[in-house]
Amino acid sequence: MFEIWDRIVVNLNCFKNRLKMSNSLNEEVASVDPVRKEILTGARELFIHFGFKKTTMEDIAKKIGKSKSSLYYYFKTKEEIFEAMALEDMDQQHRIAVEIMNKEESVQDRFRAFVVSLFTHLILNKQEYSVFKAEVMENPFLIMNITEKRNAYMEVFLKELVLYGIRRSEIRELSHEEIDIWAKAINVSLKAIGSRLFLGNDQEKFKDHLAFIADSLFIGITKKL
Amino acid sequence: MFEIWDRIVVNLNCFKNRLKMSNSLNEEVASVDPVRKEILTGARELFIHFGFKKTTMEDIAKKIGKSKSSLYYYFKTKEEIFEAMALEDMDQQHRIAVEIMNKEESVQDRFRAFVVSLFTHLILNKQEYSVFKAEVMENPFLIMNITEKRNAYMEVFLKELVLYGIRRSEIRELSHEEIDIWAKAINVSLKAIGSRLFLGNDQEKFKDHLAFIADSLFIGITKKL
DNA sequence: TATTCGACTAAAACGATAAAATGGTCGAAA
DNA sequence: TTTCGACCATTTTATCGTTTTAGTCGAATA
Repeated sequence: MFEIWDRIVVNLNCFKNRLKMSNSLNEEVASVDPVRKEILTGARELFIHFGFKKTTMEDIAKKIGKSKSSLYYYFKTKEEIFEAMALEDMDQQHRIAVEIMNKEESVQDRFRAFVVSLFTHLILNKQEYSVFKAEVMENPFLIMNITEKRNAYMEVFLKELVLYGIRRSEIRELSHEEIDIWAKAINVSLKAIGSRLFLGNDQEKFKDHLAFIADSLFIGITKKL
Repeated sequence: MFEIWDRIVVNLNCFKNRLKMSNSLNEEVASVDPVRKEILTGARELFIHFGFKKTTMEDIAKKIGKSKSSLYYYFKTKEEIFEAMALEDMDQQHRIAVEIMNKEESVQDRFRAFVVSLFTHLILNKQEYSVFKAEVMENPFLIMNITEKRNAYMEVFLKELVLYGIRRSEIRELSHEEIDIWAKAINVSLKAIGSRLFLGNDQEKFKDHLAFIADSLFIGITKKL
């Protein structure tokens, strides 16, 4: 049921991506083939509505008025379609967050802006992401790939932010190992906070506290002397 | 499959517990009925070895040389046995952590000591907790109850720690709402860090960085002026 | 009164089997 | 280069009869 070894190839592949990653989760997103885009948007709607399993290739094909076989001209597998769609979403989400963030000067403001933008998007599109949550349960390795890429991207992003802060001497000197572990810890923390606190039932209350969470993760809660 | 509404009663019950909670996850732990303890230790071994589902009431009964019906004199359901066992474990784990923590003076040292103790225990007993991880997948509502109680306890604990720090003026003045949200955020963050970073495959590397993680969550990574 | 047990039940789990649905391939056609 | 219908192999679903197992109950024990 949990064939973890099947994923090794995938992870290696993902590691390669990690090296060349810059400001986009994957290069494929850049491709602008109209049919490809059509497939993706059609599939997205179905996936959000019915989930991964209940959405058949026939459904997707019918949705865009093409034959099932045509899909296989653009994508190797059904999983690839799902993955491409998910990455497209994340990519856009991150691009917006980075754009907003870059308007700020200090690291603290940048970090706050980034987190707030990310979570606001998450809260607004809450119901759309519910399909992911369900998918995680039923089909763990489907998401694993996407998660790996997202983690790799986020860690690189956070590390660069820290380096930026150190250059501006707003962040104290940290070893590479410390920066690495901080990025990892903050990444998983943000993810957990997002899914446990903001996708819960009382997200309205929390929306106002977004900035506070971002700040307290970054500057702590101790007294500044 | 996911009967969330069945859990409302449980959650309400849990909310009641939240009020009277002090330094123990549940009162029942205090009970020292020898047979009850015997059942729990017998069940623990079986649960760890075979998981919740594959361990039958017959097995547990045979293990302690009693009849199956006798178990029902002490516990209402099989789930209750599992829950009691899990809470007993957590209780002990927390008690140790608090004990170690109380040797420290400053909040920062206390927080660090608590986190380090908790995670060290987690790393050492890693394989025993793997049964929980598997159970979460197959039987989500079984763990939900335990998780709720643990969350409630942890949040209260963290809030008290913050108040202690404010009294000692080592933590800046925070509103009750801020303290509340900080406790929630740190709780889920710690849990995520624990399961994603320390239960992963490269926990050896991370063990040394425990203190750094605890500190950076608490005092941040910005420069102190 | 507090505790244990054997006999019992209702519901869920399991196994086997056949039928239907679905992911993916291939060669031809446009 | 792109699309498609026909086709295959595998997985999923449905059914049903059997077995296992969580939980109950009244009697017995101490």
